[in-house]
Amino acid sequence: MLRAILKVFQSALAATGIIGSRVRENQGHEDRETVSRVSLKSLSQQLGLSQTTVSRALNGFPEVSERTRERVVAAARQMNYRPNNSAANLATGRTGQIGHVIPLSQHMMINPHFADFLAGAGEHYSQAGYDALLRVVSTQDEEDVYRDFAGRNRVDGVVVHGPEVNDARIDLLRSLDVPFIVHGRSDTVDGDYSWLDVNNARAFRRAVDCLVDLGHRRIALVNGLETMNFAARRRAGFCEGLEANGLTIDATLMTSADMNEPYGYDATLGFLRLRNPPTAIIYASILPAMGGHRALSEAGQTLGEDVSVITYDDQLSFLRPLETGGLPLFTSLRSSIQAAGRRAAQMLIEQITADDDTPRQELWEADLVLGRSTRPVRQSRAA
Amino acid sequence: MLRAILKVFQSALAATGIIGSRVRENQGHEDRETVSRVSLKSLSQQLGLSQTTVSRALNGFPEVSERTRERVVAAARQMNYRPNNSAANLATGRTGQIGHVIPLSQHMMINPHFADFLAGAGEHYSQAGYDALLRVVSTQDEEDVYRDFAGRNRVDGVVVHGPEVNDARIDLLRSLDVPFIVHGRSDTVDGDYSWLDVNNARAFRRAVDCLVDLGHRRIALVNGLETMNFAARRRAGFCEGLEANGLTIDATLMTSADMNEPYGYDATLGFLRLRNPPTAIIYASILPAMGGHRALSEAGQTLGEDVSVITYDDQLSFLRPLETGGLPLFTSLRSSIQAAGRRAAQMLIEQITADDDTPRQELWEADLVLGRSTRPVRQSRAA
DNA sequence: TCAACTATCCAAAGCGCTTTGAAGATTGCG
DNA sequence: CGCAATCTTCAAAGCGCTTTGGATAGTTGA
Repeated sequence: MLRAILKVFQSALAATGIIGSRVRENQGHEDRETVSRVSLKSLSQQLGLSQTTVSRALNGFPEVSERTRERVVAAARQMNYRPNNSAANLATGRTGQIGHVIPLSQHMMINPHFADFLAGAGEHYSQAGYDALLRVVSTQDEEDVYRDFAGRNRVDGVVVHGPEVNDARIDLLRSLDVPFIVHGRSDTVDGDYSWLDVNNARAFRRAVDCLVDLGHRRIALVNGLETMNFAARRRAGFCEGLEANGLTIDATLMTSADMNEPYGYDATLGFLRLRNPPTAIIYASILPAMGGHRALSEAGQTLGEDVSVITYDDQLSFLRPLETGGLPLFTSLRSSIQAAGRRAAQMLIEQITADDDTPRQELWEADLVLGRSTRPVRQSRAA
Repeated sequence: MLRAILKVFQSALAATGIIGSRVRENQGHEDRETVSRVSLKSLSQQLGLSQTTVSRALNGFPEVSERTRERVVAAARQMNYRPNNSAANLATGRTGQIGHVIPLSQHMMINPHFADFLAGAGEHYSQAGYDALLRVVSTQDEEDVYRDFAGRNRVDGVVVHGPEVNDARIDLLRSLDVPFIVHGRSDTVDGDYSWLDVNNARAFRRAVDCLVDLGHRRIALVNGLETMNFAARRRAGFCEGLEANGLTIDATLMTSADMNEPYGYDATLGFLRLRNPPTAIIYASILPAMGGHRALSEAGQTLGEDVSVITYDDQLSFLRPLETGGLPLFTSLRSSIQAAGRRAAQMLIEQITADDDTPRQELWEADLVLGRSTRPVRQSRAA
């Protein structure tokens, strides 16, 4: 009976997240059969040196004679010594890990964009001796994860993905005193934090200018979710471009949703059904642009001929290069998200190792690359 | 002078990877300003209890009275106590981390398939109190990473991605005594290890049967890289299907490469240019299938009408559902790679916690889903 | 009532590193 | 030659947990 109560109570405790639940078992210190790992102790005994000296020799400190260092390094290699990670972490207070929280929701970042960013970041991490630590949780739990990371000292820093227009994570991380960098920016937070972003407004402004130069007057936007900062900025740039060119903003020519292929397909079909359809469409990502391409060809319209298209292109590694007859399929605004990951990782680690709190910020411009999807507007349609 | 030599030597050492290089700096134990974290010690002092009792209360051991446990839990929550990760790891010998090595090469796994797998795995990890540890390295360094993981006790287990026909990683991991699971299988290694795989041969055999039933006689295969186990099995299933149906195997109707959109595009164009083009094409992934779709429509051919298509579909989250007029665009063999990630994570963690070495293995069957891309062959072409 | 349990709790010993503070060994210089 | 300065090396003290091996108090049963 008492056992039963205890059991219930334990699971209640477990649910709190503060504690785990387990019954006493043969755990820890158990003599699990294992490839005998060499410890610093055994290595130093083998060498007839103190642990201090061996540790210093291996970690490159100057107060060790060259002869000794050589001996130590040789022995370490020969015995295949590798310092235990947890022990080193405990002693130094650093973990060599950068946290990434992946929200598992309908507009989640587990998508090619995220994968590419991580590919770039990971490349720098491993060069710098770091690893990426990933935690997949539902969006509403994300802040708890940061508290967990900070409280348990599980990571040396974190990367914030997909900032919203008004993102609470930034203030939280600041208060937790965890080094972090934002991939993107948040508008409503003061600018005092590290970020790496693309000039989204400028890019979309340019796309509009480019299309207007070709004679287009009815230009549509297939945007990302506008709760996200990047999408809001893109829309702002788009609208600014329209206004600067004396065009009116037409809400029926703008859509906003999670960026994927079917969305681009549906949105494009919607535009084509309008009484007065657009002559040009701007897509916020190559994925909906591909959907748009599919919709256009099914509707018997030719890309570039009937409808001009410009897409923002993150240069996702598995889609590149998307071309027809040697020319890029899409006229696009390009900025490599993988390169962004690489650079963001570098900036963050620099900040961690320098141990100063000055924020690092970088704003990248996207490149406009001409492809086959843009042409002067057809006379018949340039109403 | 001596300093200079030392410097050179240090960087040489650093390059070995065994040791790091740094000059003595104010490192570790430094009084970096930090949100004062509560330790077990301070918590137990606050409570007037021993660390033992507090630790046990929080970890759900039975030898603590309920009253005490309640007090401890309340205090822990109120003081926002969280056990230091490194310390707990050091004491228990487990890390709560599962390693994933991401090879950074031309046929790398940093692609949507990997992202989706990780999404699924991550979901289970966080439920079970684990995190994913990612390391991005060039392919030839992958084995060293496993040695590193094992030697430094950095992870509790690893997931092996993208096994080749003959994959050396399996034997290595066995010898390192690191729990692991393979997503896929390797042919040449004895079967004594954990894996989760899809019955690729059967799936492709079925695709062929299905097309033959519709009257197709010239069926092409756009396969993945056939050094990979999954692609080799798919080809085997494909060929088996042809033979079982009395068709001859035609090497000009089979291509093999890294699976992406442009590859599918190019391969399909190649088939269309043949003197005697296929009437049906099987794609090994939705990505090349989309490329194929693009090629077909550019060539004025209609999917389903002129050429029948079946694709293997990993149900990548950002592409689903790909449909036209409410019906799936592609007839496909479906098996969710995200679900596979979830299940593989579960199997691995089970193995780790059970601490037994019996391998867990699971073979999944893909579902055949009819879409708009398959029709009886046109009489005119059914030579 | 007293031995034999059982339920609670604790002091102390690790876990395997890094770093401090100091001691021994060498070298330099007047 | 003697003493200070400089190199090398070391013992020991953490880092913050978990777990062992008792000790103490409370219960039970004959």
